[in-house]
Amino acid sequence: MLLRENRVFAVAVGGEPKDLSVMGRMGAGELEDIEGLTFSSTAGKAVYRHSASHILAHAVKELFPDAKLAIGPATAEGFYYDFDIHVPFTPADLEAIEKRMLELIKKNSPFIRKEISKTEAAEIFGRMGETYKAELLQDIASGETVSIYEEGGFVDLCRGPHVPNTGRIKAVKLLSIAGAYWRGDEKRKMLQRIYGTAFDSKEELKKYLEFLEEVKKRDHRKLGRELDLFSINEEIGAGLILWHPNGAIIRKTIEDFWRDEHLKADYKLLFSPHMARLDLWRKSGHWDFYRENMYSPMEVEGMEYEIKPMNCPFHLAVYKSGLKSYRDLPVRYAELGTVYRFERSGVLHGLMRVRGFTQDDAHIFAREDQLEGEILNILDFTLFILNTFGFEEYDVYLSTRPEKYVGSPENWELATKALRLALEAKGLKYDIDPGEGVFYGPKIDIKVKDSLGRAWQCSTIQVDFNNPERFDVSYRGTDGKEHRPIMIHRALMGSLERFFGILIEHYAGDFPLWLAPAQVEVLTIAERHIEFAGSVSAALRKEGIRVQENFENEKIGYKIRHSAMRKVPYSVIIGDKETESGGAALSARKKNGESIGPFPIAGLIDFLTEEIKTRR
RNA sequence: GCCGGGGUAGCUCAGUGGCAGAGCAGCUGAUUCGUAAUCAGCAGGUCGUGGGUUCAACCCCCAUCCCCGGCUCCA
Repeated sequence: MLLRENRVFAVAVGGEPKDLSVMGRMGAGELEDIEGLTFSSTAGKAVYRHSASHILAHAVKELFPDAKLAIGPATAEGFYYDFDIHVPFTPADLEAIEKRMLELIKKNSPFIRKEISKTEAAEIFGRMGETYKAELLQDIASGETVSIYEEGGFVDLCRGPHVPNTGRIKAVKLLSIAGAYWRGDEKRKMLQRIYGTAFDSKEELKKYLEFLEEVKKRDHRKLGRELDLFSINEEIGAGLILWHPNGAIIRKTIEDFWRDEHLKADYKLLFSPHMARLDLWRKSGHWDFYRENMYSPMEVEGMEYEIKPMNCPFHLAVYKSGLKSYRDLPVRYAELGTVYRFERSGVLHGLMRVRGFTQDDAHIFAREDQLEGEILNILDFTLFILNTFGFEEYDVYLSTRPEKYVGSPENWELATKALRLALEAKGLKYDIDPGEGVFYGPKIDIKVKDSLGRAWQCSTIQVDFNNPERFDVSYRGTDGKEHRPIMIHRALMGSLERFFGILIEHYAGDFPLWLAPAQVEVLTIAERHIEFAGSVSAALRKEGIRVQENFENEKIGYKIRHSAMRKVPYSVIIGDKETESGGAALSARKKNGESIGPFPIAGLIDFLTEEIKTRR
């Protein structure tokens, strides 16, 4: 039986995680339903890391007896524990705490579960001065008893389960210190949070730390500067992006691709202004529901105007500018619309979280009978676009009706069903996020998995029952009467800025040829080769290939290194051989050192244009 | 916004209550070289910004802006 393996440190009884020790108290019949928990399962990881967080708390209490305990759960990547402490922790404290943790692990103290009455627990934690635990106790409504865990003399209120003893934790690492509000509520006290992670072996921990290194190396802010892609300038303002030539050419390439594909998919392209009268935003409901993300209005000739946080009202206005018949539907409007949203200074982050960004927005007005088909179209289209950028794995979520909503329950049901059927027709696995829909309709969110396996939310498909009502949009049906179309909002990449940030990290700055700012660099061996090299780069440039020249007076090794570090996909070296043969035999070098060719110039052009065309 | 850590040359980063530094990048010159760094020289700074303490502040104090790690929220 699996349980005999020493990899098992807890069990699940009927899916419920329990301490390993429950085995001894079970009858033979009950053992059927039992499953060993190891580090390979999500539930197992949580038990393991939660145990590590207890050890963290234990170590902190020993070193800082004044610290009060708050909560210490496992997270997806590790664990944390929140403490109320007068003087914030320093990085040196972190090292000392980690050292103490290793000592506690070495002691191999058993985790002992006790069930006691709530009043008894209140008494214990009250005596210990653990006010946060006391508050937690009050909120545990169900049942008269609670469980506490003791390990090496350290007692904590805890549902459990835990690993059998502290020595079971094989590898642990404290990672960072951060402030965090008690219960995530900014009106309450700011606590000190220590983040850490734990693994079942030193090798796994090492691999994880390497992963963190890799994440750091790929940081789009770092690569953005190194590759001269974009910048953010204090003088211009926080959260506002300057696209440099290298970034701008990538954006232009993405935009061209996006527009071309939208036209092929029978969307109509729109452009709309960056501001509009405040009355428009009152009508759309944004001023009521979204004001905290909007900037203050500005006055123009006695009238108030507002910079746009969204594109939808403009698209509605275009729709309404003429009568629509059922024959016109579905109407698909798409725009790369730049919006501005207020974000608190503390949340801004490179390209990922900014104050001005361009949405790849579209609004589709459809008849009820077209809804499912349209959603299916959008899903297909979305996956095609995401695929082109090398994203092949997705996490899909279907969000259903929240507590506060507009529209009729019947409509919600209809739309949710259409979303679900479309997902199923595509054979996409999805999770339901109950009650997480927007107030105006249900939605599908797609998170892409990047090359490091990290999930990023990009695409969203939202049904909207609200705006068609508010703006009184309609179409003339076969019966000659006015009908209300259903509106779908959707974005594929979400925001160009954010998507660009994700792409930078996904590719680690090594953009595929079709996106690379400079696609080829022509390098000369010596001064006498400059003239011919110039003719080679001119020939490539004439074919629309982005060429860069390095005719500097440097050794070829230096130029190759420079080119590779700037992540230029190909370099062509021009020396005596090439010059003498008049370009009959050109070879190119990939940035990793692999060589292609030799080709005549035309052959090199064909090779490159083919790779560009296929967007590999 | 809040808690903590930061801001010194284009970049990465030393530094100290008493003359502002290094490497890389840049410029100039020499070298003319075949697949990831040739050599030498030069230049580069309101030490984030504003105020204060001091004979003297990059350093200490206050304020402010921005950045980083989180909290909350989201594209």
